[in-house]
Amino acid sequence: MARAKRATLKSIASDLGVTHTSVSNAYNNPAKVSKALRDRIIAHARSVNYEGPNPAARSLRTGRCGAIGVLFNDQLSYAFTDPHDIAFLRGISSVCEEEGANIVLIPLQNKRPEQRDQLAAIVDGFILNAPYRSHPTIRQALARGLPTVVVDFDAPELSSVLTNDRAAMQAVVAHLLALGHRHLAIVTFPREEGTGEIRSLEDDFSDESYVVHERMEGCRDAVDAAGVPRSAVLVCETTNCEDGGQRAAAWLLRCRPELTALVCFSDRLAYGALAGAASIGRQVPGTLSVTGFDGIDPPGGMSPGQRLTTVRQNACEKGRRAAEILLCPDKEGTTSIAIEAEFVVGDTSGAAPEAGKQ
Amino acid sequence: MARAKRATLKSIASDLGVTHTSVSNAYNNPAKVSKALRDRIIAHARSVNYEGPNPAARSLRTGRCGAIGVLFNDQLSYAFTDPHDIAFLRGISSVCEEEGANIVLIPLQNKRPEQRDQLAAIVDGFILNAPYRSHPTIRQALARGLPTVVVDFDAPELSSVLTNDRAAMQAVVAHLLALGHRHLAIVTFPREEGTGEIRSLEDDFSDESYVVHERMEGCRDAVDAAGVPRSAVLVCETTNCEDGGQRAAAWLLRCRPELTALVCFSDRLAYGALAGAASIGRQVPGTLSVTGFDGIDPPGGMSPGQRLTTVRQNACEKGRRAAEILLCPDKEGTTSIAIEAEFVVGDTSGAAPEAGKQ
DNA sequence: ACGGCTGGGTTTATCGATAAACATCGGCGG
DNA sequence: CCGCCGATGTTTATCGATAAACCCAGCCGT
Repeated sequence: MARAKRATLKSIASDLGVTHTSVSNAYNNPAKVSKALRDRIIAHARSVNYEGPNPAARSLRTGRCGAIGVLFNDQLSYAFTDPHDIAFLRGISSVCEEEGANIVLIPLQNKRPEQRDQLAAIVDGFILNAPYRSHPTIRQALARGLPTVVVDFDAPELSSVLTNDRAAMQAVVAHLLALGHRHLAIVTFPREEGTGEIRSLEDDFSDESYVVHERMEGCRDAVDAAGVPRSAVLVCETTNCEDGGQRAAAWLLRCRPELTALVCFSDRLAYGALAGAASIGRQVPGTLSVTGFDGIDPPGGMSPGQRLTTVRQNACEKGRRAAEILLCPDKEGTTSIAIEAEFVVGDTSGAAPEAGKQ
Repeated sequence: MARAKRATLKSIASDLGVTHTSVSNAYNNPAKVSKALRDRIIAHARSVNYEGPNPAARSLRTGRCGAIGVLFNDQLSYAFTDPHDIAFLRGISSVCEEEGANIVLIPLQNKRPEQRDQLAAIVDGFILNAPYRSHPTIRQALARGLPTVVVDFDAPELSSVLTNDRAAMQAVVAHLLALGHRHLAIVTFPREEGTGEIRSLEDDFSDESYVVHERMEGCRDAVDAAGVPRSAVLVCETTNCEDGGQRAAAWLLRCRPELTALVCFSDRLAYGALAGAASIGRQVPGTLSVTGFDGIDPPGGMSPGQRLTTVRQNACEKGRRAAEILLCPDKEGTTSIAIEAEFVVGDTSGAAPEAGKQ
């Protein structure tokens, strides 16, 4: 059964002896066509299995297509393992549902670089939850000149939804310093070309993602205020998942047993770090404090009674607001929204052990 | 800063005094244009912020757009709370990443019915994980006549990815019957127009979703084989989330205290049912057995030590295979794949209490 | 009796690309 | 020296719709 040539506005029109404009109007502009003709048209269209105008053609002509593109900088298949990203998508989807918009998930091009294919997405705008401007796909998206909302991304010229990462992180570190911790390590996300060596807060983070940069600034705010030297705070990067956190923690604690606190840049890392710490016999919060960032539910079967000390941010709300800015613009021009993240003390941070030891 | 009129193939061509076809070829058909000209074109295009041909126009002309549409029958914002659906999407996305395809998430039209707007998605094919054919959006998708893969859906004319729900469910119920249970209730998903009354396995489920129908058949297979009357197995419907399971369990166990086993059609329901049972003092598996379906991780902080008796199915694999059928077709015609779900005995099912009581 | 309005259609231009057929030209085998 | 080929461009048709301008009959008020 070779697929029959599909009906078009024109074919329907000529079947019925009317003009294609009338058929178009029957679908889009019912007021411009008599009820009788409209019924005749719709009935005939149904009978030849025509379910409305071709979306690509319509989109070309009107310049709108009813979809928004969402770009993560991570792999999509990663995003679908990360509760934060999932909640973000849930927020976006709730608005899109309301507005009847489709969501186009756009994987980054990570194929062989010579392939450099074009960003084919047909969308009316973008939500970028992507820390790096430099990626070719992101560049292409920005070059389209479509309405765009960035999330946790430094782009003053665009609408944005931002979190107070800096202040929140400052609160975390201040909390640990107040508990007497002096040997801290930050567990952060990998750079594009990370070497993996241990750095410290003295180093330069201005090339890293907006989020990392802001959080590092927050850490500095806290240590500077406490008079602790930046060099005393180590920085270690690892992939953002439970496994990465576990490996990083185990390794750090073995190399630098004097550490008493791990400041993780995500809850996933933190939950992993808890497992890593347990694996080499460090007790939390007795001999080690661990903090996270995000406020997600603990992974299944993990640390049931214990609540993580973390920064709670509402990823769903971030998604929702971003989608709202794109789909329900109150006004021309750009909009910027700040979402407050909240520092919450849990059961994984406590007084530094033997404060006088050093 | 009014948005400058965007560059097009034609404008670039006339800027450079060449024909628009050459510009098109520079992007799509490098072999057909001299290296010198191509470089000149790309350089100029860059300088006027042109990042490649307009996707809608290209899609209209070529008939392809590099995206696949995914339709759930539930709300999208629900799908992003369900580990099964998320894993399914992860599977799809891993293939799409590989193939460089975009994913269009299409919310069902649930606005005012008079709105009956058209399915605007611009896609090359569909993955339908949608139990009901009757929904207008699903109808429109099917009417497009594009390559389509259905998942857990009864459509013999299309490619499909199916699970052996029936046999798996049969195993679950046979297991419970073997443990001596004679008063069972099935906790299932809501019908489109459910009334909420308690039914039994005697009732008719042929109008319900494919998945529900198959699983009910599996249950019947087991009870019929054991000589247990179908009327002895209750059927109760509730929304598919932990809360729904909890409410349904609490209510069922209060109305029908003689029940000793709850057969839940999803793990989310089952985890909810465990909470519901606990809330009214039933011990699992001592005085009540609970089974699930899916094999997802337990929700955060829930029943840490206890493993659910359930049917493990690989939702990620389902998504992957569906996407592969769509994006990497080996041959013409339709393909059907079966994915085996596996019954696993956990700690939530045990011998019926006081087998001799009744 | 006549100009203006309105409901219901039609004509024509256009959205921005790709595809296929066609032109031009230098080189090269016979 | 001729005819053909490959490399490089150009012309023209087309994908399937929407928008804007236009046309026309009937009706209305004056």
